Amino acid sequence: MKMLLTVFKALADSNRLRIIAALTQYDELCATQIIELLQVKGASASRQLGILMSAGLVESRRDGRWVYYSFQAPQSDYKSFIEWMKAEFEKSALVQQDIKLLEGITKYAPEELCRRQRGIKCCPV
Amino acid sequence: MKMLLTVFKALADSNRLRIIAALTQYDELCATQIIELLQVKGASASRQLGILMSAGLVESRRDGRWVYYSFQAPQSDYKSFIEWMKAEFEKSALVQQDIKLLEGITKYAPEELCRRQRGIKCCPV
DNA sequence: TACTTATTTAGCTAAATGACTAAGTAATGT
DNA sequence: ACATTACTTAGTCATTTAGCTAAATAAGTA
Repeated sequence: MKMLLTVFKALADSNRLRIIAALTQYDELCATQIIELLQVKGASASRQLGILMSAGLVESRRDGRWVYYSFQAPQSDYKSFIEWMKAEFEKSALVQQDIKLLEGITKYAPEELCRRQRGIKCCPV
Repeated sequence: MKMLLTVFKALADSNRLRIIAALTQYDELCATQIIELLQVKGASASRQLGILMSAGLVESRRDGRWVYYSFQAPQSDYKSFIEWMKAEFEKSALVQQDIKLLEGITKYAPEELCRRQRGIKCCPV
């Protein structure tokens, strides 16, 4: 039940739940896209992603400097819980709203999102 | 998703998770039995039970001064989540240990448990 | 090699949380 | 009517948590 508690604690935060919901809709998202969705600073998103990784709900892969996150079931017998949760996300207006935001976000190059996040306006001329 | 978050927050505490696990094993338990199981003061147990009730996971009925708590699914479409969680409780050594404790606790009259909790030794002669 | 960039970690602050004690409420017993 | 009892709520304290900024780390670029 230790893992159960860890998983519930990981999901007991609105930003982490949004991350999980988003990651169930895409094969993977990079850190910058998640930062853009949540509208928090990079360090905060990194912290939350770390918690989700510790809980086994998220895994990451590195491609150079870029980190891509994807959803995973922490254990094979969590699959029915995961299916149920996905069904709940389908029904949620807030999650659908986030999905619309992500549709826009994923249209931009991650480099562009990073520049916006660092407060650099437009492409340098 | 607001309810989802509320339910996860309610379950994201070891004592509340133990309460839920216990209540899936009995039709109902009274406050005193839950206090005895958790080994916390009555006010703390009451607080935690209040959180679980707000999340819709627990309901209560009064019989005079005695309050009995029982488990419920917060919503009909939470049933598969509930079934999965019960299956996880079955597998958990900590939950099985709590069930053994409860077997002992439920052998006592609730009045007796209350006296013990108030620090009164044995039956008054 | 030095600089830039994407991400992570450390430390701080404010807010939230869980346990306690004390006080309060409502039901029961005398 | 008063005292007792089973619980609930308020307030306090210690701990935990979530966001921030600043610093650190590692990868890529010039």
